[in-house]
Amino acid sequence: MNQLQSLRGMVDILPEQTQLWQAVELVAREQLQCAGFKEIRTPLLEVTDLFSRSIGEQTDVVGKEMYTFSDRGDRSCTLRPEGTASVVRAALEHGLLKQGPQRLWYGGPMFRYERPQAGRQRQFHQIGVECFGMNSPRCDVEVISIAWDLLDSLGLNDLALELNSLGSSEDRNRYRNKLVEWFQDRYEELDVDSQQRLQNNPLRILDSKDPKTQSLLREAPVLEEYLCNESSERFLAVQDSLKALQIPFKINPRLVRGLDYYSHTAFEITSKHLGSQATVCGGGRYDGLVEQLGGSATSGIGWAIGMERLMILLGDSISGPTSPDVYFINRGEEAQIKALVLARKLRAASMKVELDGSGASFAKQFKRADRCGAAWAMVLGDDEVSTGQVRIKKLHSHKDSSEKIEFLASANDLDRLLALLRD
RNA sequence: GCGGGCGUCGCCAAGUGGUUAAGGCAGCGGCUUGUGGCGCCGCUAUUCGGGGGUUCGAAUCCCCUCGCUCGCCCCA
Repeated sequence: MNQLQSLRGMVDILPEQTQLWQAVELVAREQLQCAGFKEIRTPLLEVTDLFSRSIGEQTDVVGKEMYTFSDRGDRSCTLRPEGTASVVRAALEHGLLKQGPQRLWYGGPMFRYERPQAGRQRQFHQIGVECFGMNSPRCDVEVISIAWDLLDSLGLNDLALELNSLGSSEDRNRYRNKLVEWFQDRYEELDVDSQQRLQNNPLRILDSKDPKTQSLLREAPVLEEYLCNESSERFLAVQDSLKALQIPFKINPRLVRGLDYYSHTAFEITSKHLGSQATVCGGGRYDGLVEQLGGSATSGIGWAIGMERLMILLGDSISGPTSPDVYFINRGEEAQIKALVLARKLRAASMKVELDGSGASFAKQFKRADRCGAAWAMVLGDDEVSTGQVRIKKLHSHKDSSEKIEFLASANDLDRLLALLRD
């Protein structure tokens, strides 16, 4: 292929699509604002260490999916594979966490070197939130409800909320030891991937899809039974609050999530219309992360929505590009300049005006006016220049009779013109 | 990273070894340089993702490569 093309897994978002993106972004921004969130923007590029230390050396993301390279100063840099680590870093770096609880949101591209497929790209977009210093299980539920309501208000039904508790890090350590011990006796029965995971990241065995491993898991120790009292009370409190908000959920004891920093509440919002990439939104609590990155112990919770997956679900439910209010037909030396001036005035009054720049025949320009779906055609030619008029004509009226409306286009009449066009 | 399917114009496609690669939509030009929508006419792929091979002859068969897609892994 001689033609230059985008890198694998890097996708252009074309004008036809950006309309939908903007609409979604607008709704998200409004809702997050209503919930007291403030936007934070962090660099796309960070020191590699940030991700390996927060996400975990043994995770797939860090192990094989990062875009990592050395810059000219020989620093190891990585294109962010997710948002949380950067937000924590920025919050620490600028002392945000010393100023009380923080509700932050972010959006933008993330990068993971994976094999692309439906709902998965190498550059993809997330919109996410991170809260700091909010401890109560009710905060978990508030945060979940914000994601749930956002998706709901975009018209998505048919979603499922899956919930689990990973307990405190002590709980998890105890459980991990038990699990490793239990599986070591049954090592030969495990699938190859899970044998590998037994070394690196034993909890990951829980969401193995291998049938044999799955049936083994039915008898294996269950994480829930290793939660200390405090942890399981917390888990129950989360469930109670969800019920109070009447948000339906399903407990999934095998929901582990691939990033090491999660603790206690972990959740995913999934759709069955997404093939094997079912998760539209994933998140959870990460109480140890801030400390792990050098801050003082601060609780954290957040989620991220995958924009591309959201777009798949939205499909073509929202209409395409909007057509202009006015298509401005103009022809002749002086007329074209007058049209330029008038178009600018109309735009200043928030009219969507498409100015024909071709100087082609009136018939031709009318044809374009019609095709672009404009509500009105406005005409300015030599005749209009001499009389100081413009003509407007309602398009798509299906009447053959001429509907030319004539009037003066002096500055004083601009309001009258606008009133007619807005009709 | 591993396995399956696919790749003909901007889009949807016919064609499965034999003279100039259908058709539809969109686009452009004309009939109509002061009036669009309808109609009619014309134009738009020296070439079938790219490269190599087999053959008198390849979009059609073989190999390699790139891309897309689906599944696995994992995640948003």
